Amino acid sequence: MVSNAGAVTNRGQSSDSVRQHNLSTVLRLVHLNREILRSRLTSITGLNRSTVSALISELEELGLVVESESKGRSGVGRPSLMVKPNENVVAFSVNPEIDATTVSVVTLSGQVVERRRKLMGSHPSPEDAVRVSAEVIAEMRKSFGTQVKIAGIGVSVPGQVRTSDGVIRYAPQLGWVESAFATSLSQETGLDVYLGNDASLGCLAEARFGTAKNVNDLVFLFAGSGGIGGGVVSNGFTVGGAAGYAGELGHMKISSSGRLDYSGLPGTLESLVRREDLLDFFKLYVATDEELDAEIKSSESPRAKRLIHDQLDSLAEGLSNLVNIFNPEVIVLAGFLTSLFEFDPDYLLTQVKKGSLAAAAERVVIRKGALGSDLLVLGAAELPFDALISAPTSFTLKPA
Amino acid sequence: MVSNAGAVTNRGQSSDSVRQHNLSTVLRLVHLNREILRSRLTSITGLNRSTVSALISELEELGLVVESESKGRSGVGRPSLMVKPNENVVAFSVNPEIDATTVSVVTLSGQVVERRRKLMGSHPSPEDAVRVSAEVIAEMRKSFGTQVKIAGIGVSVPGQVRTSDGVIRYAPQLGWVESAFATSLSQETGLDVYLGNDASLGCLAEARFGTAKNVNDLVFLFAGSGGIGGGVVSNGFTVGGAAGYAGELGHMKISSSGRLDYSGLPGTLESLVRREDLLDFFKLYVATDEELDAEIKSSESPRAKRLIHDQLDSLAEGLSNLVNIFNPEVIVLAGFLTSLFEFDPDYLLTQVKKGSLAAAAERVVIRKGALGSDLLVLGAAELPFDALISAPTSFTLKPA
DNA sequence: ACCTATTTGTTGTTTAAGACAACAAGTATC
DNA sequence: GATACTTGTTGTCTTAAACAACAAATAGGT
Repeated sequence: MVSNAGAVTNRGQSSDSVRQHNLSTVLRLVHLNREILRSRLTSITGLNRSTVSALISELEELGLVVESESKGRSGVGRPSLMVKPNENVVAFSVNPEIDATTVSVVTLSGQVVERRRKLMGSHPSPEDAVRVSAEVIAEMRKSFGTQVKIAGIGVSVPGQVRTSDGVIRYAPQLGWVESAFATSLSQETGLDVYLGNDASLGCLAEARFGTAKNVNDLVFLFAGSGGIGGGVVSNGFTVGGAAGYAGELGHMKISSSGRLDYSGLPGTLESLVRREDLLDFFKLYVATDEELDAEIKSSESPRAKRLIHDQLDSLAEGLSNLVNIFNPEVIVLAGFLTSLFEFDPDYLLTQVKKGSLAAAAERVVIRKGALGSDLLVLGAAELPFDALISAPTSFTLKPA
Repeated sequence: MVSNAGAVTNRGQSSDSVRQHNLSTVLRLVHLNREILRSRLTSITGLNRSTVSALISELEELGLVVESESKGRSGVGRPSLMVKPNENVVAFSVNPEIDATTVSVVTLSGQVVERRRKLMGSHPSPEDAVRVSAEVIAEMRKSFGTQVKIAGIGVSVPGQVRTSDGVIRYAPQLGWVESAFATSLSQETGLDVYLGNDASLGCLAEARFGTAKNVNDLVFLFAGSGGIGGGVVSNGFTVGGAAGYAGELGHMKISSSGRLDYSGLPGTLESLVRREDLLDFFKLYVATDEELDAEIKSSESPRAKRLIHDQLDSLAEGLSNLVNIFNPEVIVLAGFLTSLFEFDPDYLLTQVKKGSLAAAAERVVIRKGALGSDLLVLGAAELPFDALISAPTSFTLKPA
């Protein structure tokens, strides 16, 4: 079934846009694969050898990729050249949290080359976060060699981001409301700033580099101290919604319970699957995900098991709904949800299938995220990289 | 925020694919608008006048569009020519129901030129439906002039359709399981057959020709005697899922109620918003949507109002979830849901906003579908038309 | 009625870029 | 060391869109 609803592809294509498209396609493949043989590029793109050659030359002149001899035997015939992203092209990743802000440097080849976490007083204002981020970024830029070029800054926001203007509409845990974060940080740094919801970016990262590589239909569920967020990839595209607020999967009502979630909605997934409840039970007060995970894995008491299974039941109800709605190929869990999942993976899958239509659940698999602490760092960096990749010739990289 | 997850556009573009793309784009615009000025085509596509001219000539030679003088004053300057789809290009639409099968003829210009409903004994088998459809189609073809060309057959299925091979996985009301409907009907008729879920096709039709024209983020909810189905357009693309089973919005669990829906799942939207319950209350036994609508609109008794508001509450809970998940621009309701909606539109909207995040619900509007009884007929015909439109030069139209 | 400004359609030429073919370069196998 | 095979490179061909100049058709002003 063809699925274009007809509202998108109204533009025609000139020979110029063909070149742009092909440059983007090649650069995207190089970026996604971290390194790829020229011969693979020709077979994947379906373009002629000579065309791929010309495209790579142009990307090389733009300083975006480098070629090298491929090492290791590759079989009969002349060995193909290896194409990699230029390591000197980087993006900053900014991850504001409730008590700290982390700034990282990510290369176009997907390496997190630097990460600095600045502790901040509790409940920092957006202005504080902008100032601290800008300071760290300025310091880091000083340490860069002159050949380094910057694509921009990607920010993962634990809250709702209005896509059209990069305003943080509401970040409940931080208490930020209608903050023009992108504009401020851009003014302080002189760099382009792109914002995204944290869970959506996590989803993107897992879909591109993590456990859901090459998966076109994917549901991602992420739980931290601030509740449950989500992201969805359908047809290979992130589900963003009209204004960018889509993917609030944690606020899906699944029960008649009156328990409220962090946004005040009753009976939602977030109100029933709560890290806090587990921490309380295990009498852990400030705990990392690892500590909580250890407790869950080693818990033997029937009361503990009961609590964990209750949470698994609620999680399964939420996932069942998502299976019926999206018919995903893969469900990826991250944050402390992975601990719940790993406590009894078969149980969760069984319950999910029980609550959904047989057809939709038939081939679904549940996995834990593969990117760990790089999740949001890589995800946020993809925003400036996407802008670069979709317009390689007109995008202007900033000097260090 | 850029949203391509990177798994889609790996193909390069040759000059040949540019031509295909531009032919498709022009033909799609002509089809979607039913008629459009050449000057509009140049401005929408951004292509040069002469290029559009050449593209239209080619489409005209292929017998897909016709040009005519535009009547009525158009302003200063030489009047632009009107481009319309060729009326001789048609598709068949097949809509199996529990007690009848309807076969219609739809032109590429979106006119339903013929419709024949064949009553069948209750619970017809897929084979019965194929046979009856093929007979009607054969009769209709005899009546066609020789210049008529057929794009294919689109079938709206009240159940789950596996996209990959056109098999009806499960149609609960009809009791059909794993039926190779597309293959059979294709063998009987010699035409290409495309299947789609009924609600998804309704969504497509409303997004292209109905109340959600030019809307890129859309949730569609459709309720008939067989329960609640849904469809979603996100980013301008239909959300189809890995195998084609996405959009089962009626089976979303929203409450702890033990009431079961038609697929045996408890507490779902479909189990709580039921046409049957209203029919029972009003003591209507076999009623059309119009009769039910009249009863609902004229109901004055507190008990009736209470029942209707209970259903509105459940509907609102489902819609709130969908707003959080999809952040749609428009919600379209069809079937008897429109009667509920129109009973108290403000109440429904208020309840939906109450149950969802402020940001996501901010600008959402709820509308009733605009296509009435043409909904599924037009939707199903879009399947063969899509195939034609996406490959205008290589698609082979069949003679009458 | 005629002239001008404006928009659109048509035709011939130019240009960009991918395809193609021929050849050179480098590897594995016998 | 010869051969088969694959890949990179270079020059030519082909396709299709852009462009420019002109013709056609309208509205408005005189």
